[in-house]
Amino acid sequence: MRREQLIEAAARLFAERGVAETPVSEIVSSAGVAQGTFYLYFPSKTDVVNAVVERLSQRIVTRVVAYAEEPGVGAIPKLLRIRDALLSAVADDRDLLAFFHRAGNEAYHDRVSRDTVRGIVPALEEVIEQGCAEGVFRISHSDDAARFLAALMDVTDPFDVFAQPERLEHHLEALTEFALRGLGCSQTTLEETLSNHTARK
Amino acid sequence: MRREQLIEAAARLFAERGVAETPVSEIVSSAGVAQGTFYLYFPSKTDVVNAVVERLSQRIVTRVVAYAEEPGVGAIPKLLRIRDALLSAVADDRDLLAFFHRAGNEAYHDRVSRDTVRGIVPALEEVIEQGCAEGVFRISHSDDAARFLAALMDVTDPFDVFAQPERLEHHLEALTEFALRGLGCSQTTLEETLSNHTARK
Amino acid sequence: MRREQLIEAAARLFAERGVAETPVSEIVSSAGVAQGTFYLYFPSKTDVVNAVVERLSQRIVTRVVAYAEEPGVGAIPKLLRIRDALLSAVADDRDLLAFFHRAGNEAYHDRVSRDTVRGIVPALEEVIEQGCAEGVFRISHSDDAARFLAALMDVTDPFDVFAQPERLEHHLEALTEFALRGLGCSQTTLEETLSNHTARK
Amino acid sequence: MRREQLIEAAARLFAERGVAETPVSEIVSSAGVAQGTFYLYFPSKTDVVNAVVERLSQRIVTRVVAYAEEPGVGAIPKLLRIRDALLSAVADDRDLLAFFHRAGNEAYHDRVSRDTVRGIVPALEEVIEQGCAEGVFRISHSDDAARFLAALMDVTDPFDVFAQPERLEHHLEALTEFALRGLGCSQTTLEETLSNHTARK
DNA sequence: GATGAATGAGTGTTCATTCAT
DNA sequence: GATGAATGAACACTCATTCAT
Repeated sequence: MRREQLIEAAARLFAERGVAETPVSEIVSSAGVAQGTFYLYFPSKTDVVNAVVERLSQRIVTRVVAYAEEPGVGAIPKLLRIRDALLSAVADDRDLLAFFHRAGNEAYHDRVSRDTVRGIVPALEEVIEQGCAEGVFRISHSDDAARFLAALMDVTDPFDVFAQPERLEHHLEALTEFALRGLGCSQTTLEETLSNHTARK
Repeated sequence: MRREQLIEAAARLFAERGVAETPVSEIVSSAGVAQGTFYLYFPSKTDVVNAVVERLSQRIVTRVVAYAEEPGVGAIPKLLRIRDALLSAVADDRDLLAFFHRAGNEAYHDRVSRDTVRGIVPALEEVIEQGCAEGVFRISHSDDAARFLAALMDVTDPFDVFAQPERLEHHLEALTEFALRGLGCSQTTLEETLSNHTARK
Repeated sequence: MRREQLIEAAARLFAERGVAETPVSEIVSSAGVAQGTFYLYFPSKTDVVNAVVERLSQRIVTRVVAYAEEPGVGAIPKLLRIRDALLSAVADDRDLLAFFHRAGNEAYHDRVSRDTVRGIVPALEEVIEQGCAEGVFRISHSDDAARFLAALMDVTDPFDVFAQPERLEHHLEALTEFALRGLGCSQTTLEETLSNHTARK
Repeated sequence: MRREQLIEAAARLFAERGVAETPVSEIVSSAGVAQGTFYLYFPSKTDVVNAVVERLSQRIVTRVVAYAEEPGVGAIPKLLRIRDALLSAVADDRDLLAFFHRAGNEAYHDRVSRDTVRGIVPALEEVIEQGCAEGVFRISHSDDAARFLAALMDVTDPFDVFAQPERLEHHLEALTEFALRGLGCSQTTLEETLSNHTARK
């Protein structure tokens, strides 16, 4: 519980001030515990940083995996949901965004990105294989393809798009088209998917 | 010239030890100048870091742009060259790789990545438009597509692949296929391209 | 207590070497504490300097005020005692003298002087008013007169006189005469005062 | 001439920024000469500081001495003129005032004050002796008295009074009365002087 | 005389970490 | 477990001074 308080406080301060600019002393005073108490729960400052970073990427990974494993859903709808899940994961929690964009935090931005990608790739791989089985995708190496999808949907990139909401729609459509084509979707399936998607909106 | 010495020394040390772990005192002693001399050429430590980072991404961007603007070359061969250029840019300079992978340098990894992407995207956009004109690509929004290509070829990602050379060939082929499909290449063109590529090797 | 140790050490070193010439590192090693401990008690070096300076002037002010408020003593004897108090305050503590005269410490010499004058003036004002009530002084504006007295007895000036003890007696008599005349003392009272004073010696 | 330029520039910068806060580099760039040139005219930074300080006090001393030596003027009018000269010396040159009041410059404030007092005392002594000869003053030790006058008119003190112009008049009158009484002026002479002074205004 | 690039010793301050209570 | 006073190594940066040209 103390541990949680400390992670919580650290996450907030890292978002506000940046990691290097947040001394342990600030974390403990913000968490309402003594300086020494910190070292009862974390061997070093680095370890809270890791804990915060892991918590962030796990939140995202968890959602994506849940969608990917949902039974009775086609591969293409799954991918669309995953895509939206990644976007909303960010939209949910604006502090996280602030954290990423804060100068000097690129280190952690990058680390979250990396961890997230690693967590997501296996889930994506399964969805692609499902799609191949369904006959909607035609692709030989699902492991590479999963990496490509992850790269395209990179959690950290959409941020820039979020800043220009008028481009978002446009970007999404192009992304979907590019990715499905890449996965070997037939033109028919592609058009169908896009029209459904547009209709849904 | 002194400036160059300092950047050179800084780049080397940053690659070896990491940025935060490299005191200015080490940079100057490594460059063989006095402490004060450093501040004759850089207002602060941050500024050498920037200089090093810029130098790295500019090296890469320069090559890519050169290929993209080469006259009398088809869009697809151009993209293949650009792809290879990005890979070789890294292969050239193994210290750079070390620099990126060193823990704590993710910040700069990310910054180089960002700068590089920004530099490359316009060049890619032109190549894609060229391909559309040639009739080999069928895509509506070349600006988004350029971003997608950049994401797929992200300079920083191949590194992991480099570490497993046996997977490199495989990865390259899958990447090429995925990307060209995404750009709307016909199956015929695609197969032709891949067989050429394999043959060339 | 640690705080006291540090002030004590600082005062000694400032007196010996001067303020600018005394690094924090010397203060702490002289006080037998670690470098960081210093910043537990003082936000910056400037703050110890202030603490030292305040301590010096407060010591002096305290004595003077005590004499000024002593009940049952006439205004003239009070002034004479205050005069002597100022002199002995200095005589007590020869380090202080060294501190003032050390080149580069004029800044603090001046500050002590200023603080002391500010602390003493209100006390002198009351004594002057008492003297007017007693009929020994004839003066309209006791506030200005208090300032004049303070200027005449300026704590920092007697030092030069101390250096020449043979002139001290002489200087004191002249000062007393000048000041009492300035306050509007009658010739009779003046002579009486001076003869008493001389007799007492 | 170069020397003058440097002193001039230093004086200006010391007034604006303070002595410790003005690096030699600023002085030379402000004077339009190279860094090395400075050391052609001054052995060290300390020496410009001294040059500036001396120039300031000499300006004041020169005026006072001129008045004190003017033939055919009575001792009392001379003192009144000197008093006014000290005040106007300050009023002339508001930068000087800024210099004195700038925090951290107390050191030099004090030094100017000391130098000035030393320069003025002999002149005052002569005027006092002249007054004794004229029969308007009755005082045994003109050397001590001269110091007292200098202390009362201390160049640096009037500043506070300048800040409150409504008190200036009042302060001047009280000062004059106190000083002349101290010098042993008869009540008649005193009243006459004060009424003249007031009339003159 | 003049230059200004180069020097490098010196210092205030921060902060992760320890440990006696 | 919890505390928080104490630690002390580490570091970026300044600036008076020198000297080859």
